[in-house]
Amino acid sequence: MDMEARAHSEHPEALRLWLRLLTCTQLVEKQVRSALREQFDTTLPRFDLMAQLERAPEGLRMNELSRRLMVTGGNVTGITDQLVAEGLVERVPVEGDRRAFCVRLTPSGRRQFNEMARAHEAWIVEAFAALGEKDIATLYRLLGKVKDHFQNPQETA
Amino acid sequence: MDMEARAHSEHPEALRLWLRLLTCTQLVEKQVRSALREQFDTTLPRFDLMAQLERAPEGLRMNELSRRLMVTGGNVTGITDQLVAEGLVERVPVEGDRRAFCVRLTPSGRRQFNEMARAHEAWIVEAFAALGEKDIATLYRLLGKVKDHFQNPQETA
DNA sequence: TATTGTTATACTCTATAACTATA
DNA sequence: TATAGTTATAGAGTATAACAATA
Repeated sequence: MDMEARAHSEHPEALRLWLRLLTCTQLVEKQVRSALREQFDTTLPRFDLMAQLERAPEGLRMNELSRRLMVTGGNVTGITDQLVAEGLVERVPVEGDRRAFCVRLTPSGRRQFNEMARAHEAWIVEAFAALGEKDIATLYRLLGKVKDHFQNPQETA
Repeated sequence: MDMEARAHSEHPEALRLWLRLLTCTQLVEKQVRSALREQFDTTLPRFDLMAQLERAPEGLRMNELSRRLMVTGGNVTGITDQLVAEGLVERVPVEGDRRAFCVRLTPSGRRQFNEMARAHEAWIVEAFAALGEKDIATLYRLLGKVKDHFQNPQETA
């Protein structure tokens, strides 16, 4: 049993979809969080921040990280502080703007992230193992519509 | 931009799907949380607990609520305490087991929940407005495979 | 002994707002 | 004045573990 029992509307399709979406996300997310904790002694926000940096070898500024991670600036400062203290990322001054920093992975951070990413991918592949290639592509496409609508409500209404 | 930039694998389809699923869920969830806060001065876990009770008029025991909400018992106690203090739910002794309670909505709680549920449904319908009926049915079905696989991994592997 | 529910505690994550230093 | 980032604070949400009462 789970939260999907919640739907009870006269227009129930969208509501039931939302509850199922939430249930699936929570199931996967709980497993990823607990595995990150057990196997790597880290958290999902820390993993996400490092993942952003892994794709930006030259580093990212604090406000760019904030935007991409969809959290406010103060939080990025806190998580970055932790990772700096552990030698996994570093703050690099930005030429021409002495207010700003670029945050980037250290070699040690990159090494550690690659390990985590390998394990993470296996967990995700297993989580979606019930889906065929075509299912995955369909889901990806339909969720894209949802995402686009959020970002440009007028165009897809 | 968002977290989907994170994918970087040799088997990227499942990973990209997961990041998109997470992004969509977060977008909707953030909006629901902030609307619940602004319009009804409440939180998502409180809404979810009341939603469970709305579907179980005779009430639910604490451990059943804990299971359905996928959180540990101590949290259910805390949320229930708040709702009791506001007169929205009540603890009813269970015949034949003096350790247990049934928690159920009060008439006031039911009235207030129905108001919230109406608004909540409108937010969700809007969130998925980019999807047609067929899209919704497809998404629902495919997410069902994911959910079932989590609950019975051997059958769908 | 096992189970139901509570209490106590601690920690992560988050948003907000005031602050500094540069621009 | 505006922007980049930090600090301080408060609160939500969670898990864990010890506990009391009952089974």
